[in-house]
Amino acid sequence: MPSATVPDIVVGRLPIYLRALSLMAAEGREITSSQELGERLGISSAQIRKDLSHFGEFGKQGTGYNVAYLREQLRRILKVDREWEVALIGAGALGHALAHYGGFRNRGFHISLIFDSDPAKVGQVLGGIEVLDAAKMEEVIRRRRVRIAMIAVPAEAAQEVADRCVKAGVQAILNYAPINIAVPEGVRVEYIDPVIHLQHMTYYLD
Amino acid sequence: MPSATVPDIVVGRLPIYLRALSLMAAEGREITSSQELGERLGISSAQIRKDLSHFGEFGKQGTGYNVAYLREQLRRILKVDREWEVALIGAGALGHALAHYGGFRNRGFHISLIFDSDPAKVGQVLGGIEVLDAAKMEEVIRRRRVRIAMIAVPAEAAQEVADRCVKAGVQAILNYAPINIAVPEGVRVEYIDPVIHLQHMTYYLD
DNA sequence: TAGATTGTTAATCGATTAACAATC
DNA sequence: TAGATTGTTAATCGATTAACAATC
Repeated sequence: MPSATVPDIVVGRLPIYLRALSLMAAEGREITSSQELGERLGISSAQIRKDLSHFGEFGKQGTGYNVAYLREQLRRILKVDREWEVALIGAGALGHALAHYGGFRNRGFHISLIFDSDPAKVGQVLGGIEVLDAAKMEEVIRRRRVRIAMIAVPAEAAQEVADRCVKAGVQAILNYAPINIAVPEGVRVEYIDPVIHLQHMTYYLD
Repeated sequence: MPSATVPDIVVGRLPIYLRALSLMAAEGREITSSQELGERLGISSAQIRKDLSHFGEFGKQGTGYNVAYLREQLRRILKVDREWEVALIGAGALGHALAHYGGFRNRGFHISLIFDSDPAKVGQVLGGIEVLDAAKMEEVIRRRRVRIAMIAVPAEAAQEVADRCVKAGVQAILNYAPINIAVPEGVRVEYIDPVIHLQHMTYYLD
């Protein structure tokens, strides 16, 4: 029974399922089950079935799920059955790594714009994309209708950069700067900060 | 009432609180409240008070929290009132960015070992640390008693690298490879995969 | 004092799990 | 058919919130 609003925590697990299914597909697996998937991911099979049931019926009793089919459905649900253009702000060491990372393309994303405010970086080519002057950020993002941005600038600059992205029409921000940013309603932000994860784990070390 | 076992989800929020408090301290703020902290982080004040109450009483009625004091307490609770040595496996573009990132040191971590299996990378110096041959990984990690590892190798190699880290005594792994890895009981793993976050957000884009 | 904010309890809300009929 | 596994319901479990006495 596909329902109106799916809990965000459920949506957040779909990309994990998708990643596992893509790996299984690459391994040549044709069929899987909620149990097998759950074992791989450390999630209960009941939870996987419940999560999927929010979106439809994708399996067959007695058999399980067709890997390729479920993968396609998840790609559709997550809207990564297309390629999203992403603007990368910040061409430092991290921006460099992101620009060269080959893992975006086949998972629905393509960094098509890179900006930096350092004149020494502007004009460089990273992963085939020329670094543009950050001064042109709003104009170019707007013109190209880019809706997703990754922020890889120092913490001090992150809020201002986010503000300008939003002004230019960005609706989803992946923020690598170690700081919380405020955005208007309707804009989503997710955070990546390795230290947060490390500190979470050291709690459990004696 | 400090209690025996604190829910993991609560522990996971402490680094977020700590990050905000450190920023406030840097801003020169001496006092804050659960309300102010909550507004900055998009979390309810009740949740912040409840979370902290698992560990003790850190505030004053009518006044709030002393920023420096609460910060110190959180650093102690999370065990980042010291410096943890971290082994970085993988000296590609991402490893390079991590090795040069200045944000680890003042938050409790220091990359003191870097490994790569590519002979062309071995011997390079990244962020002041020489890249060692991955063949020596187990021996060196064990000898140096390093308990935390960051994995920044291709997905195909991640499980093997994790196995070897664990064998060498590593108890906490931050995995940047886009794949789930299996580890024995007692070893913690956290994941960083930007695509997971991007896919989570595109669900909400039309 | 009056106003503000904590720490904690109880109520609410939501997520996970267990169980099983349906059925491939 | 017998065995396996789904999708779903109901029960359980756990997390969040509201409310307020305590008190600075």
